[in-house]
Amino acid sequence: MRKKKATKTLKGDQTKALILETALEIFRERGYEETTMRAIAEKAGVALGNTYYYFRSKEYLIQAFYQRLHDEHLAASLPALEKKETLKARLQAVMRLRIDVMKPYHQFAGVLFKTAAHPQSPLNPFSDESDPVRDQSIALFAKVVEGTKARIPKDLQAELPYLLWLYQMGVVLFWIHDPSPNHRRTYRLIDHTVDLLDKLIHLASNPFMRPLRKQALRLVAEIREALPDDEDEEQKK
Amino acid sequence: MRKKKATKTLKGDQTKALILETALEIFRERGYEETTMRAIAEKAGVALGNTYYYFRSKEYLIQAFYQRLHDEHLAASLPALEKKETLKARLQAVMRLRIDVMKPYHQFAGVLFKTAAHPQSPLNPFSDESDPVRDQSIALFAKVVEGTKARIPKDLQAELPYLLWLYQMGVVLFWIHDPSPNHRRTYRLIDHTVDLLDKLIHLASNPFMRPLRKQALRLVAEIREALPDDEDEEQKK
DNA sequence: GCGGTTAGTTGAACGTGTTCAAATTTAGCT
DNA sequence: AGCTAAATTTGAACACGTTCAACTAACCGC
Repeated sequence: MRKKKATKTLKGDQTKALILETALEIFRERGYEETTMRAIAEKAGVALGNTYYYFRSKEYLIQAFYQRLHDEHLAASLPALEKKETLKARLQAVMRLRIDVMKPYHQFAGVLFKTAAHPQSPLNPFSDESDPVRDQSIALFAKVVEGTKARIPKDLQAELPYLLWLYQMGVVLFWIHDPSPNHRRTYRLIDHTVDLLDKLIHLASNPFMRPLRKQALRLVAEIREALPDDEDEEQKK
Repeated sequence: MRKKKATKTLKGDQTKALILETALEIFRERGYEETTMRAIAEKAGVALGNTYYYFRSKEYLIQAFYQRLHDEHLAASLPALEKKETLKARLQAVMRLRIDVMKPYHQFAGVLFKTAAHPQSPLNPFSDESDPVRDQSIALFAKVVEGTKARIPKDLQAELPYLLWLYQMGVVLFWIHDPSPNHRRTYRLIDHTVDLLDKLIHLASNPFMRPLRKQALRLVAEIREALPDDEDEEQKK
């Protein structure tokens, strides 16, 4: 049913997609800073102002790109996860796929983190505007953890997806700075850190580690709770 | 005669300082994005172009600010360290002082991290341009570690300053997002994490943790080595 | 069809960071 | 003092992200 059904906002969706595709294309070729909004508009065959009708700013194009990245990552990860059983193998596969998916955008990806840590930026992964993609991303790591038979304490299991998501951000940050051919170093980093993480998780699951684990998890919960919504004070009226 | 004897670049230094002071002043009042280079130039009583003679770009003003922050932090930390003996107390004091020093710049500090993770940015803490202040900052944490009587294995002791510096970046990142009055939450976070870190360090120092510790430290060394100079591939023929 | 409302589109104009050739000041030398 | 080169200073010009009032196209109830 791909027919030309008179659905609403069809035209707009088309234009929006066109602009996004064009933008990503030029981003890939020339990087983010070197890509001007005028160039995007011209190549897409629309007026400059029109790009701002669909994307509030240049940064919002990255937000859209980020969502796209996740979709591809998820699509690649699901089949891979069906073939793996252990936590270690599953985590390794998902992390490697993340880099695979991002590969074409290596030089452009620098800006991902550029504003990622900026509180006011929509790119800030803790911001409300990032809610959907962040939650989806964490959900993927929940799948990684769920599918294993590893005996992990409930309290740790609950926070693990979030922690692994943070871990992923760290790996991506490393990858952005990694100039080694074919990103060999990043893949090696993944292998080594996954191995270590696997051991740490099992160590933390050991009964005699319980007090320390509890303390650490309480801390994580505290941080999580403090971060997401910076707009508490705006509750007026 | 005047005392303009050893006037090597006196005039220039004066102007540079004037511009920096003026910039920081407006940054504090209005934040980074809202401060225009024209406003800085005007308030400092110099021409717009002149600011670019002393600071290659607006971002470089932040670099200078960053150095200033460290100087103040160091000056505040040294006396405090003389009064503390244990690793835990020393680390806590230094971390709390960091926040104290940064306090006046809370809303402005967001941009610190904005480009901090951008590989091409001079603000990137791993970039060559950040070398001096980064090394000084790590050196401060070396002082924190050295002054204790805690029995820490050599291998860990060698990497600990760097790890604590990373930890500090994490805390500052949290602080930037922390809207709680008087940054209560950040101080609480420091207390809790310092407590936990202290326990972890002692745990990691336990002989039966040696293999895991070795593995983790090898990893840290690998990361450190990969990050600083992105120009390795030019060594190649 | 027709009028009116919404969705989509346009390009000129504005403010900003940055560049640069030229003007001016300073320092060193004879 | 006079001259030259370097250091400093200037402001106009440029490119870019963003805004906005006006325009056009699509749609809906009659």
